[in-house]
Amino acid sequence: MDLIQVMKALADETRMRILNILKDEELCVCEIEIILDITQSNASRHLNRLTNARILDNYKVGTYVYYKIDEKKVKEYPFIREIIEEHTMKDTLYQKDYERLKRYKESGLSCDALKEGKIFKCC
Amino acid sequence: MDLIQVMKALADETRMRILNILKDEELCVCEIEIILDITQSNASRHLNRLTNARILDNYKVGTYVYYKIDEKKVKEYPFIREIIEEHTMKDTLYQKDYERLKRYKESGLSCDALKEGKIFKCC
DNA sequence: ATACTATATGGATGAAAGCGGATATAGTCA
DNA sequence: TGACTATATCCGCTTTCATCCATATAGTAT
Repeated sequence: MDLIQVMKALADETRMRILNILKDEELCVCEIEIILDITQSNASRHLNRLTNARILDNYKVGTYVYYKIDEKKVKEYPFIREIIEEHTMKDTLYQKDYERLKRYKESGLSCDALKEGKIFKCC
Repeated sequence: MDLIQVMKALADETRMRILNILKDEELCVCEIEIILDITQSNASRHLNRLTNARILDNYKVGTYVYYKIDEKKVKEYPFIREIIEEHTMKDTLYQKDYERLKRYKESGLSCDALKEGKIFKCC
């Protein structure tokens, strides 16, 4: 039984922030770091936990690792998506993260460009 | 925002066991102890946590405190009931707890009678 | 091969959580 | 009032977890 594990994985603010920006995008670790303004090791660890709970899935493109929501799990436990949506709707923290994500996406910049400080005051 | 708190409250096996046997009954603390075979302080603590998250509600009858699921919260977050049902359906631990609950209820015994060891090998 | 970089992981630390046993509190009943 | 009991809370212990810094790993590109 892994439902408790799934619940534990969801019961953390940083991980909910990650799921919030992954809810309709696939992002690599360095993008997640920058958008959420968290350290690299912290991002990696939380992503690992969500992956262990099979809430996230990932694939490699060169050295980049892209994370995405595992639709199989969401289909098995539909409440996962419901919970993510709840957060998005009601809390300004998650709304702000989402806006940053959208600004990043609209800028057309890649992860590489961000490293050079092309936009985003935060980096 | 209290959704993280709700999630944390749900992300524990003992608390899920409690919610499982409370899903269509109202029970006092000593009944919960006996049915789940956990210590009194442990039961009280977990019930307190679920109450703080507003997942449970309670009322006193004499010295007994009866706990019940807070329907207002469940209405606000429908996934709560969905999660409880998931457990019931799929895991034998929760099924066994539920059977013990039903045997207890069918016995017609009260909390007081149990104290005298009237049934339930466990006590 | 070497330098470089994205990601993962080890080590350390402090905070939170779960637990049992003991004690406090509050209500009941004689 | 005093004995009794259901529940809550305190203490101490152990485990888990979030986090940071530093380092390892693996893939890229020169």
